[in-house]
Amino acid sequence: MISRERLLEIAFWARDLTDKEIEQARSGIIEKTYTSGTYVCHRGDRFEPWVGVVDGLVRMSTVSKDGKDVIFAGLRAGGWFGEGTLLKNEARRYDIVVARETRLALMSKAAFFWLFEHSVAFNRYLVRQINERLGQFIALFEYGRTLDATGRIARNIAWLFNPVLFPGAGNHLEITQEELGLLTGVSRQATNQSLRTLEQQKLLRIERNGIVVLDIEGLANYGE
DNA sequence: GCATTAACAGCCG
DNA sequence: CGGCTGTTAATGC
Repeated sequence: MISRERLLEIAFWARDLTDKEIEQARSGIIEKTYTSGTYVCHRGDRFEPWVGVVDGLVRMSTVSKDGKDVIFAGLRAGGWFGEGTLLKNEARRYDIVVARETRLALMSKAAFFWLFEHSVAFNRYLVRQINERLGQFIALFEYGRTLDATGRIARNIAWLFNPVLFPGAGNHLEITQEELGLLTGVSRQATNQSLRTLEQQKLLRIERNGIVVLDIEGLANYGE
């Protein structure tokens, strides 16, 4: 259980809830820290809670036939995920791994469903989030085949700076170039070259262990 | 040609 | 030292 103040700090969606709803939400959440490389859950697990990223970086991934890591999505602080699995009462479809030391908020299934049944604001948030993701995945499908490596890197970065999915993110992201490469399906060396190209075009700045975004629209539309 | 893997040196905590 | 970064060389589609 976390305090009301803490909930409002780590969950942007909670700001639109009524007092009673906030009470239900906060009493159903615990926080937990995971060290780098730890699995939060494996593909096929019945992992119950709805998950929020308080701090750090999480990846949804699986292992392909030839043994390579394939990442489907990266989740940073401010993002909440797992509602699809909960609503469909399914097993997890992907491995959830933390890319570095990460603090997560875990909401019990009971609290999630209470909010789902009683809170208009919570449902509005869920629809908005699912809609945003759908739009992103359609864009990924539409342009994914024609974009070169640099374009795909740009798009993946833009995803991580989506204000609907990751509110309050600012313009800085702590992520290694290797992680970005895994996220995009590009080798570390090519990722490095693409980042330099994007830096030369003033779309971002490279820092050690991270990047600073200078032009989010430019990244989101890169290569179109 | 473009991207990949392998290898290595430099840098930083 | 160990992890991350920037480069180059050899190889593959």
